[in-house]
Amino acid sequence: MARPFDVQSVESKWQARWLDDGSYEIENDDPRERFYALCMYPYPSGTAHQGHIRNYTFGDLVVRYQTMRGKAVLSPFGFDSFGLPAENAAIKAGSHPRLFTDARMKELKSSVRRLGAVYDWRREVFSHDPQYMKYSQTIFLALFKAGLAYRAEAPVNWCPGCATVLANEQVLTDGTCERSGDLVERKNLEQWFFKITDYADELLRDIDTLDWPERVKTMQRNWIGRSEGVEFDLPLANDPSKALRVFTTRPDTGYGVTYAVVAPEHPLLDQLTTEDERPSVTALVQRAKSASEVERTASSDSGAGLEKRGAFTGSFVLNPFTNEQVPVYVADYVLGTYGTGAIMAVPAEDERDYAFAMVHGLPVVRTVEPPEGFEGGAFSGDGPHINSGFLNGLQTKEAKTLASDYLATHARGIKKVNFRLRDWLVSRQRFWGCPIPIVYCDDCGIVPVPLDDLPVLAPDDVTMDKSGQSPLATHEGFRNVACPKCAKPARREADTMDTFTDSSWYFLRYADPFTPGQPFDAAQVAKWMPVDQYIGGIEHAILHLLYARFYLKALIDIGLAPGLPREPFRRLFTQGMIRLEGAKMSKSKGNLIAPEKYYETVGADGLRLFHLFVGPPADDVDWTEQTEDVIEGCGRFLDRLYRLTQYDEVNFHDQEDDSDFAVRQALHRTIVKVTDDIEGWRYNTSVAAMMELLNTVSKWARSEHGAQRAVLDEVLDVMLRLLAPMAPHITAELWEQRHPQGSSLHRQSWPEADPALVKHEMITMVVQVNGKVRARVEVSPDINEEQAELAALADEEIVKVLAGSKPQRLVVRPPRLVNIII
RNA sequence: GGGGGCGUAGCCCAAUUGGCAGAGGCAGGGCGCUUAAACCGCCUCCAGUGAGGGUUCGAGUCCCUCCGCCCCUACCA
Repeated sequence: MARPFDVQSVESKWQARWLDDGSYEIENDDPRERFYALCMYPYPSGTAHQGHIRNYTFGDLVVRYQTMRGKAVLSPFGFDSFGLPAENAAIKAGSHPRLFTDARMKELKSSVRRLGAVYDWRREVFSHDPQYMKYSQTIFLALFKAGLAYRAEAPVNWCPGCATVLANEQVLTDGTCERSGDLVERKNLEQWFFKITDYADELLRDIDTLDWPERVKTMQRNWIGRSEGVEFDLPLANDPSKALRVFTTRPDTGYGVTYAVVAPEHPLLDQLTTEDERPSVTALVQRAKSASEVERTASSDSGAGLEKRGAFTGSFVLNPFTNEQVPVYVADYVLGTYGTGAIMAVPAEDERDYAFAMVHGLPVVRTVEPPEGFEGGAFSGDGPHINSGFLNGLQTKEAKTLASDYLATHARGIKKVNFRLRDWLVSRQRFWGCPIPIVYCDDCGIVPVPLDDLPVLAPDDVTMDKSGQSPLATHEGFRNVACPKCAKPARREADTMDTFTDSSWYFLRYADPFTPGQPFDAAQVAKWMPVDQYIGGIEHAILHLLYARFYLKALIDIGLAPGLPREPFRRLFTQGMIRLEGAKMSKSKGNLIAPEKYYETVGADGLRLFHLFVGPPADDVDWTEQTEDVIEGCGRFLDRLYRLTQYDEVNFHDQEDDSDFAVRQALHRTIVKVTDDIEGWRYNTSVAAMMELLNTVSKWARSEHGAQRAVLDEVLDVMLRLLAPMAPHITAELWEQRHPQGSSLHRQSWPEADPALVKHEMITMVVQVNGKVRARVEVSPDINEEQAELAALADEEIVKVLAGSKPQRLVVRPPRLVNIII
């Protein structure tokens, strides 16, 4: 495509200038109103792909727009630079993950520069920076001292073939190792946890205060999974002094309990199991233990329909409502980690229990009358209680209350709130992560590394293949250390931290990476927080956002971040995915479309414009054969703008007239439209509005009658300002051509519309007869009902259509429409 | 199984939030420019809104039912 200007040289000129003049370096004491714009911390996977391009196009638009609105905008960048891909690549290449990672960071950095996105590079953060690691470790130790970090046993994915621990993403869907193909086992290890569950209530409650997409909020609520119920005792039939404790949200269905179930991990299982039943119970427990999650769920694609495996323990418990004996089963559909690890089973009102009862031939007793015509097994809805003694006739709500009271006096029942949310397992048996700064001493136990000795850095000469544990565990030089307390020989923790810890506080460090000796100065950070606009992918809707929210709350509570708001991200925007032939575009799928070729044709500006224009920013983008043409079209738009600013084929007249006035009106209406659309994340329609305006202006200026020069000048200057956040290079270049002595385009203020020009003096009102459009009348937008009615009835065409018949009814909606019903 | 989203022209998408279905772009067609083509400029064809029902003077928009596609989640008692 032949272009009227040299895209590459224009773009590189401005990219260099933005770097050199530090336009987007921002000081913490800037007196202007503040705005913190942030794109999610990227993993440096190499040069940018279209997903990055889209993300940073949106982010840069926000930065430039808010800057033109007179704000002091904080726009930082950095890298989530620890993680498995670098470690795997290093193992494969026999090199060090740092070399690999540094190279990928450099590539991504040059990609965002080539896109023309601007950042305050002095604030750059990357996870494997020893300075950053030092403070990641400082935070870990502070959480430990506050009792928010603790050690416990937890299962890991163990590959017997590789003799190593696998991350979840290294386990294929069939439960085998992605590298060796061996069946992955579960193995228990002592690991570190953060007590995020202490914050479950607050994390749930504060969701209501966030300006986030509704679906992200819903996902977080579901993930936290608060549920209210009752915990109570089921006494053992042969020894009522002992009891099985269970949790239920439906105490009202207690008369329908026909059996009980314990999880395979339940501590009482051994006692409950009789000798006759021991072989089948043991078999079930063995299978549940060795089988991966995948195998447990592989038998069906729907949760309720899963095959319900279980075994009778040989024991019975007493239903506290009926005093009848019911059998106790062990089954893997009951989780050891939720509630008490045991349940009362009510097949008539719970689908899972129903499915199990069907398989194992257990009785079903309805306690809630299903609605007329109800077909199917379990009915979990509301209805009058039956077969339920003192609860008969009650609706669920009252029955719940009475049943809870009954359990409180008869079965040591207490009201209980359970959360689905688990504590955050932060230990990773990996090399390329931030080491956990802990020492284990035979005499002193768990000893934190003194703050002065931070950061704990991994040694470079580590072999990263097939060790039994963490790669660091076999490095004697690293592992052996003097106990910080008693100086006797001790051993370092060999695990590293989950990389989600790095992305849980980087946005605080951005706000103040300058104060020496601490992660950040809270008073400095408070000037910027919370983040005004956070932009990223929907894939982080749950974990990253939840962990970051937890971190900030915890940091405040343990005194590391006094005075900060308790929620980090005030406003969140999640962009749509890019997909190629239906599949998500990603590096692992190998279906990326590299941006480089477009830099040569339409430039970064054209590509940015495409991403803004292609559809609503929140929607997915389908990359098809037509996409190339659409991108070309975006480039053509910029070409047309360029030519017009050269006054090619433009005619002029002297006195301003109606045609000039009409164009000025169009211009000012476009200012309103583009501004509103940008504020409302409707970039696609704001670009369309600019295209429409260019069409109008260009037709006007190239008509025989031509344009009045001052008006054309005004129009073009405003258009360049409106387009500046979208296509920053070419607009800056054209601005400089037009104002060689003035300051640069990106230092100009955002255009303001003149209300007098925005207002329509006349507007078309539709007149319908029986809902059919019969006439259009030009009216003032301020017209009232009476005037609208008069105008409608006075219209010639309407008089003709009515032909004297009397209107039954008039629907008058000034100034838009009058509907006459006859 | 649960939760959420989306179906408008050949394609990507708009539609003042219940008021004339079309702003913008892509593709197609025509004309002009050109020795010719590309580029460029101008003009133009194209749907009654996935299906059915309801509310309303009026429904793409609100409410039911169904169909199709996508995303998230998964036995949390």
